[in-house]
Amino acid sequence: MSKQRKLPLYVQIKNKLVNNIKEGVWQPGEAIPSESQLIEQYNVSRTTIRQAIQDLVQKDVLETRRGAPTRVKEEPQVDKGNPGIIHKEIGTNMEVKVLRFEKLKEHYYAKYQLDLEEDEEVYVLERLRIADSKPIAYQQLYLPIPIGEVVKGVASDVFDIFPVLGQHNIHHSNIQEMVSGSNATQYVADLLGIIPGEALTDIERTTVGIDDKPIEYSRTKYIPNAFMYRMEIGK
Amino acid sequence: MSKQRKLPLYVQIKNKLVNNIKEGVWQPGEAIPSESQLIEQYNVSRTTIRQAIQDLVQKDVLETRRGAPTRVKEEPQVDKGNPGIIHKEIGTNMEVKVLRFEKLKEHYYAKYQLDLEEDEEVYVLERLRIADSKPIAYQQLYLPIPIGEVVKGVASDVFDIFPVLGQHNIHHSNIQEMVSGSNATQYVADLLGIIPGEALTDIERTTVGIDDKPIEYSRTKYIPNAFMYRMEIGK
DNA sequence: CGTAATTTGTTCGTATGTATC
DNA sequence: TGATACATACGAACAAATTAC
Repeated sequence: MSKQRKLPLYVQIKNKLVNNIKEGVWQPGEAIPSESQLIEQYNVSRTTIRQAIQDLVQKDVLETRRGAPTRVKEEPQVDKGNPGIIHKEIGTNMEVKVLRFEKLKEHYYAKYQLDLEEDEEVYVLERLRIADSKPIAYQQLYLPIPIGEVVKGVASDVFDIFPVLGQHNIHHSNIQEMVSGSNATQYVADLLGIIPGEALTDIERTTVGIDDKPIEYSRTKYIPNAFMYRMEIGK
Repeated sequence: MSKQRKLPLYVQIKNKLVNNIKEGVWQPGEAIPSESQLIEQYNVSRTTIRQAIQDLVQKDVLETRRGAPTRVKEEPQVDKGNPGIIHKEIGTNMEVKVLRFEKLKEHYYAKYQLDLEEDEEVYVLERLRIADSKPIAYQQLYLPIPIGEVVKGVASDVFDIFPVLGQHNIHHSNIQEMVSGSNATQYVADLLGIIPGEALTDIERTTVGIDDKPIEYSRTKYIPNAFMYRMEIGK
């Protein structure tokens, strides 16, 4: 919290605005205070207020119109349907099995992906994703501590953590996925009930919140025909 | 020209910057003049210059780094209509080698994908995609006869057939891609110089023209780390 | 309907901080 | 280490669009 002192003023303001929206102080479609009011309220210059607002306009959180009050966007990009990208696991009865869930001190790459400091800890959650009693994927999730605490209680119950995070007012603004492939190691092959060396499809994902803070970095190894990754460009 | 009088100064500057990039005055990766130089050159305030630059950074045309000169982004927004899907082969010297190019009478699935009649023929084009003298992918392209005729002459020269089709006024309106994975067969392993059984990333693609007629159905098997499939949702 | 007040947009100037070269 | 370049932050004035009376 006190770490925020280091953050630029406009970022601090931005966070305060986002919080007000998250907490429902300003509802979607509603007007937020005018620039002059915010200047008084936070005792900063107009430049600073404007930069904070512009950043949020850019992210589709706010909406400005010359002469008219600035408003919170309707349907602020929360779970805005991915237009044309389908990433679907094939099956009817989906379960998950938690293999591991603990705090980690050492994991340079995950910390790098999550934009954390050297001395910060991360939660690591390893799960087996199961469709119709057959394992289809091995998943490693790395979560910042506060996010991990939210996920903690439900890790073995929910197949998808995002709705749960949404209930706690943690919304994502950006997801980046990278697709690759690998051969199953002995360890993973055993877990998935396949032969070591069989092809897996790897998906590496980084999710960022509307406050620009990372929510999750994950790596998932799928049995290729147990899921579908389809996307549509254009039209 | 005189029409620009009405546009805000920063938009005019922005247009000038974009023109310089388009005309190749500043190449991708190259530094553009510093803010102070631009201030002198265009005789405007720093605010104005910065707003123009910030807008272009936002659009991924420029790249700024505190302390370092502002640069033109490598690969600036190549496909405008492409909202965050990057499908890129990694390498500098790209070649292709044609393994097979002929008309086929029998190929039910390809004809189905291309929406052709039973008695129609298809062209099949099999190629090895090579980056820096190393094979990175095995590709099978199925083309309707008229499209195939266009591709015929250039199959061994062009890495990407779409620009060629564009020159013949064949434009696509829609691309659908499906990602999967498989293990290399003996045949493909030999072609790619890998060991049979190694993991490959498969991409199945269907392209539809602006006249709604199918242009191409293809299957490509990539060596996973020789290419990159990244997508971004939201923002 | 028109006018005044309000609100955001544009543009200038200046000063200081901080990362890069 | 010093010079350079971008980032942050303050203040001020006018323009343009909207809103309220």
